[in-house]
Amino acid sequence: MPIDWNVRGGGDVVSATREDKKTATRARIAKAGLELFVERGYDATTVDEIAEAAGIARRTFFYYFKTKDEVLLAWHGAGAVSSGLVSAMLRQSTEQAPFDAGKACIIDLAARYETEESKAMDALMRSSASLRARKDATEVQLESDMADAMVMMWPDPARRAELRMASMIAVGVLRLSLEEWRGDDSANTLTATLERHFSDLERHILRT
Amino acid sequence: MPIDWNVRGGGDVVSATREDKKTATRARIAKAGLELFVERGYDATTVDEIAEAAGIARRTFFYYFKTKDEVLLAWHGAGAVSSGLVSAMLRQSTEQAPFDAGKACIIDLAARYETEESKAMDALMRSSASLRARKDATEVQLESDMADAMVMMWPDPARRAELRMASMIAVGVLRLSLEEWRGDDSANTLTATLERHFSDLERHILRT
DNA sequence: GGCAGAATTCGCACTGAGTGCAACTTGGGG
DNA sequence: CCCCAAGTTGCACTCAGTGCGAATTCTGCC
Repeated sequence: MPIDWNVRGGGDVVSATREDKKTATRARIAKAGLELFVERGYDATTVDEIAEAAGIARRTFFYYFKTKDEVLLAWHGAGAVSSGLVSAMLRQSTEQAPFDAGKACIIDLAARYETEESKAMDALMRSSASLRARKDATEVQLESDMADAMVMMWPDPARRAELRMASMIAVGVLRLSLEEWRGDDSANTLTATLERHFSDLERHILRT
Repeated sequence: MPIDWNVRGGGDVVSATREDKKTATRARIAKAGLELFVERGYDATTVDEIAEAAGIARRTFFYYFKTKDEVLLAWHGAGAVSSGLVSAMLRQSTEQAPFDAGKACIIDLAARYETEESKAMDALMRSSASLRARKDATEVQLESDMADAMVMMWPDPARRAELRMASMIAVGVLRLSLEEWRGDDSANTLTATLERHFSDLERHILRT
């Protein structure tokens, strides 16, 4: 999502109000949508209802969101996580193995998932088949974002495949850990679950 | 997809014609749909057109397929691959590490992907966002199918996490290899690409 | 052969997502 | 204050998918 700053000749931002208002409206729609989804389920909520709750016309909804499921995905999902991932990766040392850097980033990012909201969103995602597919796709996206971030750190073309593999495994462990953690009533933290799975991995598969 | 044999009291199958006809109709619809998809694209093909090409009423289409994208997925995708996976897994020795068994199964299965049809289907899948999401989801499904098959081989509950991890990595390598192979004009076989990626993995990540 | 009951097919009407278009409103710059 | 562009809206339309009930086509059985 390219940022389109409203920059003009002089050097100072002429008018941010317009952008601000748009952002606020988008947020209002998202909030209304999410509340309705949680309250009555994704499928049972119509775009008309979201629009009404947000105080806009049905047509305007589609001006802000291309599709209904984008409301869910836009929440603070892929976008925020991926950008957080890139900055976390850039903070890593190139001395270590790419996989270890990926592991560190994943653990760094875990906090973003460790919220009640995140659990609620996840439950929502599981309620509809098309939604579940979209969710899986965002995880695949995260994987390729991590690979891209790694390429910035280790630009050697000969290592591309290694980087893809490392990010695949790191994100895979995140996926497994999230699944287990979410289905687990106990008070285990996600970070602890991650650590355990990473060390399992190292013990049984990596055979270091 | 549970097989529903029409078995009655006596012991012999009374009537297979009904089932046969249904199967044939389903195949006819799928064929018509696939041809239209290839010819003019997924989004540009309507259910009405598929129904007409298959010589049935629109409503009947939905009696055979729950959704339009199911025509694509039903082709010979997840179902056949997953069942092939299970039998390939059962042929493995429990003496080896689960990951090695997974690797062997993946290589065993590679032939199923190594067809022109498979490439065409893949191109179709990439043509629409919702379709791509569905495709990613089938790969996630394959991963959990492999994990389930592994559980049959190594039932020890203490090893569950290891099995999940092993199947995640094995399927991940398949995913990477498919991607590279499909985007590659040269005559490299999928099997060769797989072998190379598995050995890369062992060299750089597994550190054996 | 003919009949009762089922499985299958179909038409129809409906809901809801998403789009194209044209008109209308609003807000900021000159 | 006027102009222009951005933002907003209503309307009409296409298409996927569903519920329901009627019509048609088997299948087993007498």
